[in-house]
Amino acid sequence: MSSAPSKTIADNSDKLVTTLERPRERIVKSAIELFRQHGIKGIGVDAIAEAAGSNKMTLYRHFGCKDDLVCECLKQVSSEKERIWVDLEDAYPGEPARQLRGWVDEAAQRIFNDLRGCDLVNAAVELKEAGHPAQKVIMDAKKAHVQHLVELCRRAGVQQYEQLAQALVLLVEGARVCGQSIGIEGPQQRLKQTCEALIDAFSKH
Amino acid sequence: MSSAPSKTIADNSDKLVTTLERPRERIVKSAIELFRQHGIKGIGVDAIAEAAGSNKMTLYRHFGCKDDLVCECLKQVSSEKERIWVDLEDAYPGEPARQLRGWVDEAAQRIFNDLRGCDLVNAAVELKEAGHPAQKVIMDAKKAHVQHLVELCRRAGVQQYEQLAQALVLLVEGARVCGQSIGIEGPQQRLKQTCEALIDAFSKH
DNA sequence: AATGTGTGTTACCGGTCAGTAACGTCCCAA
DNA sequence: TTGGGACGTTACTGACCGGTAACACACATT
Repeated sequence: MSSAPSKTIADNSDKLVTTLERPRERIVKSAIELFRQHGIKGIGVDAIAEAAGSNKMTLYRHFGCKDDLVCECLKQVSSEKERIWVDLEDAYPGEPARQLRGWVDEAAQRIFNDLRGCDLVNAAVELKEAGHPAQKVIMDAKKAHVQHLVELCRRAGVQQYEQLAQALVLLVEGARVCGQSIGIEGPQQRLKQTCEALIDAFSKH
Repeated sequence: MSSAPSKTIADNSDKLVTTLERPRERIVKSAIELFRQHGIKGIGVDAIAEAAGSNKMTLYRHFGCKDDLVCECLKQVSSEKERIWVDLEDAYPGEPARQLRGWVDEAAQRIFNDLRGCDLVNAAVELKEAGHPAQKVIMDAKKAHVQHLVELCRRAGVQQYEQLAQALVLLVEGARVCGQSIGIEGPQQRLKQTCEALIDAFSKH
């Protein structure tokens, strides 16, 4: 189906995108990064296309409008997030309890290394217009993530697995958003210990 | 000096702002509401002025630029938030433990009645430009809020008062942001019980 | 050699938005 | 009565932004 890699010439790769990928992938990748830096409403499609070493026309040939590009970015972000569940299974195969600790550890590390918060949450904050297509993407991804964690808690042998999972989600989401609004010195510093203590408490009975 | 209420004529109050207040107050009030509805970057100064029953020129006479108006709105929002501490003291005078439960109850109710999240957090998400004046306003307000809660936990006789306060902040912030991104069916439904259980656990030793 | 697809380039449109200028009006205080 | 301060109105600027049109080019397939 006519998919030739654009490795042809010594591509004058203007920006950060060292090619080998096709324009579509480069555009999505650049868009994700620029949305992260400037917010969705804070960056224009022209700047995105340029950062991808492409141009606005090509962008609009792949995505009918900016909102479609936004949705594609959010889908990609959430599918990358989904990978954590198989990574945890690989790291601690057949040990759901350890996987749960691993999930906490991962979350805590991510929060300390990046104070820009969750892409999905940030998008939800920006895109308030009723019925915006991105809202469904965000909601579905978040629900799926919660559901995965609930399932992990159940497999870890926790009786009140749903309560534990929900509390952990609140703590982690709260920690991310605190890092974003308060900065490093926020109340999210003891996130890991708090989560682990909570897991311990729920694991006893 | 020279502060006469503009009650003069049967003001053709175009919009939602039933006057009696002066333009400045009406503009701030309208801006807070419209920022809440559409986001800061999602509404223009013209629409704000009109909703306030005023006009852009008057707005710019009171606020040098949009960012200044944003800062003023955030300051007002946070000072309104501050009122909860005296309200709690009024409701349960000399009973910090009950005040703490009251704080949780208040937060839980607010989250269920309004899924639009915290104005300060939302502003922090939107205003990412390095050195934006609103960032300091947000940070100061959030830090003060956390500090107030820490102090309340201490006064409530909790030994590890700082840990408890920080965990409660994470839970509540997480709950707000979950309501915003997931909707009513999010994991924030059991927020109150979770917080109360946490307070119980911390109060025992 | 001919064709078609994906891509790049330039230019444009219409709309919105932050911010300003100039002028007029109303009302209060002196 | 008069002056001044606060406010309203209209019109404008310059920038940006989402989206489109038209044309050119490069390349792979046939």
